[in-house]
Amino acid sequence: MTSTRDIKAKEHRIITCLEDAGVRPTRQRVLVGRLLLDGRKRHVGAEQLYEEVQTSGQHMALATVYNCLHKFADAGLLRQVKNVGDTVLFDTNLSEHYHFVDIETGAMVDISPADVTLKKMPKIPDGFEAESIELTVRLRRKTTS
Amino acid sequence: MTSTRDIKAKEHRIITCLEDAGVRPTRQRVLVGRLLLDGRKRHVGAEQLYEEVQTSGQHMALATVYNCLHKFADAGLLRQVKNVGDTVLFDTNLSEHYHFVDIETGAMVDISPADVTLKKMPKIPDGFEAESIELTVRLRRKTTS
DNA sequence: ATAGTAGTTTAGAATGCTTCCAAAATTCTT
DNA sequence: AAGAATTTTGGAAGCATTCTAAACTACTAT
Repeated sequence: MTSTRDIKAKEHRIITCLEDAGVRPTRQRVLVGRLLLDGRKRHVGAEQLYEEVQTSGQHMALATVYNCLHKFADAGLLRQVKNVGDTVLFDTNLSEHYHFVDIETGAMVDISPADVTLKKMPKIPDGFEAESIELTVRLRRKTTS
Repeated sequence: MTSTRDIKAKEHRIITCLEDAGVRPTRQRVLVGRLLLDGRKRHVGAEQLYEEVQTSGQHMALATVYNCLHKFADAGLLRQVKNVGDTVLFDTNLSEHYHFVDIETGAMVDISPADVTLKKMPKIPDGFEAESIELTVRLRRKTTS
């Protein structure tokens, strides 16, 4: 049972979180915040989030879902995952980590940085700085022969 | 000066290469082979290859360019680069290596495996095997402040 | 409260890369 | 040279994402 008070409190937390990030807390963004900023670490695409919004009984244009996701990413509340599948995903796990990707299903599992050691790093070309380092291990289901 | 004989010889080499890979050497595929399998290491997209074909004075449907690229990749003559930009690229460098990517332009530069050491590797989940490991370092042009 | 203004949302159209299609053409085999 | 299988082709279709311009909402200053 979640009391009305709890919901209100949770909502307030989300609003504060958005404001702190410099994101105006509109009804739509608070809803997306409730769905994504609950501490659970996961990988979401626009279409999937759109469905979750509908399941929650609310409505929001698909374009708005895209807007929110990008806004959140720009504000540092989400991290856009590049290079996986042909659809854009957003990661609620903001800490440094890498990914396993099932090439069949596209399912992703985080790899803790503790489990990898990039001993030697390549020299960054002059005039550039590293914006991000992505390590992706693509997995194939073993054929049980 | 490239003599007619040289061209013929080169063509023969490509044809053999395709046949060895189990790819039927059609006119179009030989042309793509001449453009991509010349030893140069580079990253090509379908649209770009399509233009190179036109520049070479030949014609080929864009769909055929896509077909060739995928066929070559399946045959192990090219490697599809996942996770960079929103367009599919193919890499003529088949050996193990990683990539720098300029987030502005999308330009890619190879990172030699000698310049990186993955000291500790994450444990592959049960029932899976690693199909590929991609390491991508995204670069931002340094702001000269 | 109220009005003003800047920022958002919206639905649908538009875009752009890639794949699909069914017919015509080409390649290899016999 | 004919037959069977594979490829090529141009255009249509698909799909995720972005664009657009009008309606709306949130904040600010009055």
